[in-house]
Parts: sequence; C-alpha cells; structure tokens
Amino acid sequence: MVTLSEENYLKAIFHLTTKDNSLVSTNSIAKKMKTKASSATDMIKKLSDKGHVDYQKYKGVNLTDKGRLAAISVIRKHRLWEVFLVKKLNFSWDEVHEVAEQLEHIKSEKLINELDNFLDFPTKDPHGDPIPNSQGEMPNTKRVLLSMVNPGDNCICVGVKDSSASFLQYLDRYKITLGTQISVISKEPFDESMLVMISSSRRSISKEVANNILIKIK
Amino acid sequence: MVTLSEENYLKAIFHLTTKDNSLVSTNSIAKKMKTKASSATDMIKKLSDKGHVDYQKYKGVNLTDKGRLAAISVIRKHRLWEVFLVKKLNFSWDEVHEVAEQLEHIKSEKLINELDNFLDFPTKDPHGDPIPNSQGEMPNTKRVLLSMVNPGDNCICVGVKDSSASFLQYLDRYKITLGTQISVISKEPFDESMLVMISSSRRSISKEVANNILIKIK
DNA sequence: GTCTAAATTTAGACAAGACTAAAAAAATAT
DNA sequence: ATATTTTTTTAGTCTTGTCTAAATTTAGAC
Repeated sequence: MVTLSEENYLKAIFHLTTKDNSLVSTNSIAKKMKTKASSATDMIKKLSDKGHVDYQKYKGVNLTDKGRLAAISVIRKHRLWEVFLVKKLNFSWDEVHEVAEQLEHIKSEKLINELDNFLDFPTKDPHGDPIPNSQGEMPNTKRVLLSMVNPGDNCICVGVKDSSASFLQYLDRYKITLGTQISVISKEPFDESMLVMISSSRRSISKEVANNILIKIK
Repeated sequence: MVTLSEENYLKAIFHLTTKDNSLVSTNSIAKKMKTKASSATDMIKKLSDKGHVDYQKYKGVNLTDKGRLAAISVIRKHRLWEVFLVKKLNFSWDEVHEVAEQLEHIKSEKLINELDNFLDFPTKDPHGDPIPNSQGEMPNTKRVLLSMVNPGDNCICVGVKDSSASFLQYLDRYKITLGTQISVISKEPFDESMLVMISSSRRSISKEVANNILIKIK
C-alpha cells in the first residue's frame, strides 16, 4: 500500500531524476514538495524501508525499479485524467493540473484502464507530455527546447517544459499550441531572445519562453 | 475547508437522518463509519465547532443547513461518478461503489458540473437513487418497498435499498434491473415471501429481498 | 589542510484521526 | 426508587506527516 503522500514524493523524485542517474538530493525533493528538508528526510526513510528508493545517507536517493514503476503509474493516471478533462469536460490546458493532482491518486486498475480505452489510448497529454502505457513504458519522443534551435530551422511545437497556468496562458495569448509551426529567423546574442515566424507573423520570443517550449525540427 | 474524513461523517449522518428529524446517535454514526464511539464523539465535536451539526451532549446530532448542503454535495458527486462509470467506462452496477467512494472527494466545482453536463444531467444513479442538482435539490421520487405491495399490483423496479455487491449480483442472476416489471401474485403469510411474475416466469422472492427492492406501482 | 558555509539528519513537538480503558450519564428492569 | 446495563464521553496513547531547533556531515574557500 502506497499512501497519497508517498505517491507525491515518488513522483517528485522521478521528475528530479536525470538521464545520468545521479543521486537526487534531499533539498531538491523538499523544494519540489514545498516542505522542509527534515520532512523530506523522514519520508525518504519511509520510502527506503518500503523498497521504493535506494538511500545513501547525506548523499541522496535513486528510485528502485519498484519505486520507478509506482511513480510512472501515478504519472500515467495524471496525464490520462488531463486528457479526459480537456477532451471531454471542456477544460483548457491551463486548468487541468490542479484537478489531475487529485484524480491521480484514485486507486482502481479497472478505472484507469477503462479510461485509457475510453480516450482511445492517447500517447500525449494536453501539454505534449508522453503517457506511459499500462506496462509502464513511456512512448519515446525526442524533443528539444526551442532555445537550442539554430536560425533557419523549421520547427513544430510538441510540448512545454513549464506547465504553469501563467505560461500556458501566455502561449494561448500568442496563439502557440501543440502543432503550431515555428520558424526561427534569428537569435539576438545580447539577451538570447529569438525572432521567429508563427503563422506568417514575425514575433520576438524571450530566452525564458524559448527555454520552456519543446519542439521537433522538421 | 472540509476534510475527507469530515465529508464521510457528514454523508453518514445524512443517511442516518429520518423524516421526523430526530437526533442521530453517536453509536449509530460509529457503526455506520465502522469506527468506535469515542472516535465518533471526537469527530462530532469537530463538526459541531465548524457549524456542520447541532450537538447535544449525550443526546446526538442533527445536520445544520450548512452540514446538509455539504453532505448533499458529496452525495451528488458520488452518484454522478457512478453514472459515469457505468455509462462510459463499462462498470457494472455492483462495481461502482468503491471507486465512487474515492471520486466523491475530488474538489472542483467545474469538474462536477462539467461531468453533470457531459452525462446529460442524469436524475438517477445506476441503483435508482436520485441525484441532487447543483443547487442541492433532490428530484423527489416517491418509491415504495416491494414488500409493501399487495397481491394483484403491477410494479416497476426503480431502485434498490441495499447496494451491496452480493445483493446486486443476486438481482443480476435473476434478471432484475431498473425498469424490470414485477407483478405480485401472492404473499405467503408464514415467511412473508412473495410469489411474483417477472418477464412471464413465476418466481418466489424472500422477505429480505422484497425489503430491498424499491418499486413504483403502475 | 583548516575553517566556514551549506546541506543533511536528529530530536522533540504538534495536529488529525484513530484506538483502549475508565468514568459519567441515560435508559431499563425490577 | 434503586440497581444494572447501555450509551456516551473523557483521558491518554498511537501513527502519519508535518514543523523548528540543534547537531552533524559534506563541500567550498583560502
């Protein structure tokens, strides 16, 4: 039995894990969970006792296979519910997160698999993030930040790194959504802003924004 | 802010409230919540402090208007989710309760009202129980127990009093569902069992079963 | 290499919601 | 009307998940 709080910590650790599998620090977990380091330490011990993480005192943690699977299961639920909210219940992509944070903890295998079926087995959530299948396998999508792209490249928006309501609303205002074509005209060396072409109009995009848009190069 | 546990107690008290508005006892609450009387007392005090119940020490409680509204809000969510599970996700009527017990605590006005809209504003849940509207008003349905009916009457099944999986599965086995026609042929004085006609076949129904089927007389 | 700063852990406390055991009040029986 | 039983409440404890403050370990500066 995994508690609600444990699920949230597992999800946080999963998101803090980098490709090189370096240890995730107590402080970074506490920050992501908006708690204090001492609380994170307490929970890390519980997760370690239950075999969800490998814990090296004063160093940090890594998810075990068991822990990773549990985290992915929560992420799968979160993203499927997001699809449901947008596709069926008229939510916009900046409204779904808070509700999905609650729905992701509902415990029922049948529920989530029937929902998956009802939604026609989507592979992406409304922010372009991949949805793990019922085996816990992520559809692999190679995506790159808009800020990494060279002038002249022609891209298509396939996701966002920051899913905060304020950023999503910014994108809505500028008519950038999943599938939007973005051509990079030039990069300004001074502030790393970019001049881009979106649906035949020129636009300047700040470093911060370019750093949070995921694209595929065509 | 109403906690998950408070919501469950409010729902329990609502269901234990009779038409005559007599006080609901601590023991009956504890029994329904499957906790001890001391735990119920603790929670009653919290609910009283928050203005959800009127509490008379050693006597019992009654819901205040505020408490009743909170309870009905939970019941509305529970029943709407049940409709969703059966109509959209292929759950059978004996599988929905446990999952709906979790879903009923999700906090989002928009979610529940959009769900209501998505389901086309149903007025009954899969067990025939009325679904309160967003103002907290119950569609009033006068229903009577099958056991109250006189021989010769022609009835239609409109609900069940007991929603346990075992009872619902019994009904499934005997092809009794919402909308099923039931004609009462005779009543056996000895054990209060009934001889009834269901889709042109005679059947004997025990007192216990007749006491848990809600019908309308045609 | 030592000294300071930052990160981490420990110790002790608290709130919510449950429990057991004991005390108090109410209901029932004689 | 009193004695007994049942119901309810109180007091004190436990677990989960949080906190603050203090202690300890690690990392960085010189």
